[in-house]
Amino acid sequence: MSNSSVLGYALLGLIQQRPSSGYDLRKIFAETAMGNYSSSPGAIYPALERLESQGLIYGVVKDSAGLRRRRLYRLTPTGTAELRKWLTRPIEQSHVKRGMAELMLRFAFMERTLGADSSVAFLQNLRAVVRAYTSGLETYFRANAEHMPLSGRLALQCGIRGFRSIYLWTSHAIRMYRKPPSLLTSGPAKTRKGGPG
Amino acid sequence: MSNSSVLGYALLGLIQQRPSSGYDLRKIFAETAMGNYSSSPGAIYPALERLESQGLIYGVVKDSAGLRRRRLYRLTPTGTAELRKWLTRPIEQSHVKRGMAELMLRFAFMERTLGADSSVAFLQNLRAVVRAYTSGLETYFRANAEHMPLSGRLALQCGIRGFRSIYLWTSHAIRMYRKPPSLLTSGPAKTRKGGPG
DNA sequence: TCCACCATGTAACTGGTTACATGATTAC
DNA sequence: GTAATCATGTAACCAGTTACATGGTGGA
Repeated sequence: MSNSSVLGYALLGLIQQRPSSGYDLRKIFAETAMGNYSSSPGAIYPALERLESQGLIYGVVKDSAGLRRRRLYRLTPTGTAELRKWLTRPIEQSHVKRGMAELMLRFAFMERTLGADSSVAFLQNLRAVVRAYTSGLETYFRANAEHMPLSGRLALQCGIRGFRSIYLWTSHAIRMYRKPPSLLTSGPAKTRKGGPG
Repeated sequence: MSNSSVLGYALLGLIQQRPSSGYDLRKIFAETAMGNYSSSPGAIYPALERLESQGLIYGVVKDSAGLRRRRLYRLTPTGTAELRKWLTRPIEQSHVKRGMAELMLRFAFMERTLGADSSVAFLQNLRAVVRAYTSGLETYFRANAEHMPLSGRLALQCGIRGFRSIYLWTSHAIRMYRKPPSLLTSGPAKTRKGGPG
């Protein structure tokens, strides 16, 4: 039952959005902004088999339209529950440190599954954890910068800036949930007022 | 000879900076800002064995000071060459998309191994690729935003902002190489002027 | 006929994770 | 003596990569 592979959850979330075949899912990874995930058949099909063997999804072969049979997957109740469990996991600093992509994935699926209020709560939680983590990095930077080579210092700064950017984004995202969004503005990285740390 | 594991290159780079034992390297991953890499013995020691069997490093057992013998690793000429080969690889969009951490690692090791001029060239190259990639994402966003749920839009925006932040950082870093740095300022994410896209 | 595309699979390999094992030294 | 820390390893497991296999359909 305890799943653990990020790809597995990505598949779970996508299948929940709409019943899909392996091919559909591969296309999503290959053609949309979710392209940071695998898309290779050697990853997708075994992952789907695992999910099915765990009882989280079930596939029905459709022989529709004379094409080769495609196996359409849907979530089982267990699968839905597992997805929710994943989405509601508490956010830890280690996730921010090494698994930001997974947190984003959770956020992307959250609205649909748990509703907008949960998304806002998640964002607020994330903002706090990111802020704490960033300020830890800044402390580390202040303590160690003078002993580091320029390149090391700059690389660390890049990381810090990245997290500050995420911090700002969480605020932006929360605002967007509060009032209906004006579409098509991704918003520049503004001067931060009262950012993390 | 063709290595490919990022951890392997991280080890190569660190060993080049100073001869190290597995334990030393684990400590670096566990205690410094390089903590995004593994640090578990089950990752480090086998990786070191692989590097040694490929002739990229060699280990000498030091029985110094009565402690348990520690195996100090150094780069072989082949290892140095391999490191340089990795550092001078051309930057591709796919690296920016899925392997930003590896690019940062390359940058962090570059100054020491290839000199500051190479670092600046790398940054300029990176800046161009990041800009192109970001502007692709922005185009995708403009084309698809209206068909995406708010959460999807926001997640994508987060990515775009992240890359804009990296873009700004490359400019900052180039400036830092041009004139001696004023230490201890990691610099806020400023309003961008003429950013990517 | 042959190619491109739809669609699913499989097998070998690689490398990281977790967890455990071992043993030496230092400090109390 | 015993706990903490230094230091290296090992084994089972798991998931992803690459590359190949298969086979149906529609169009040139």
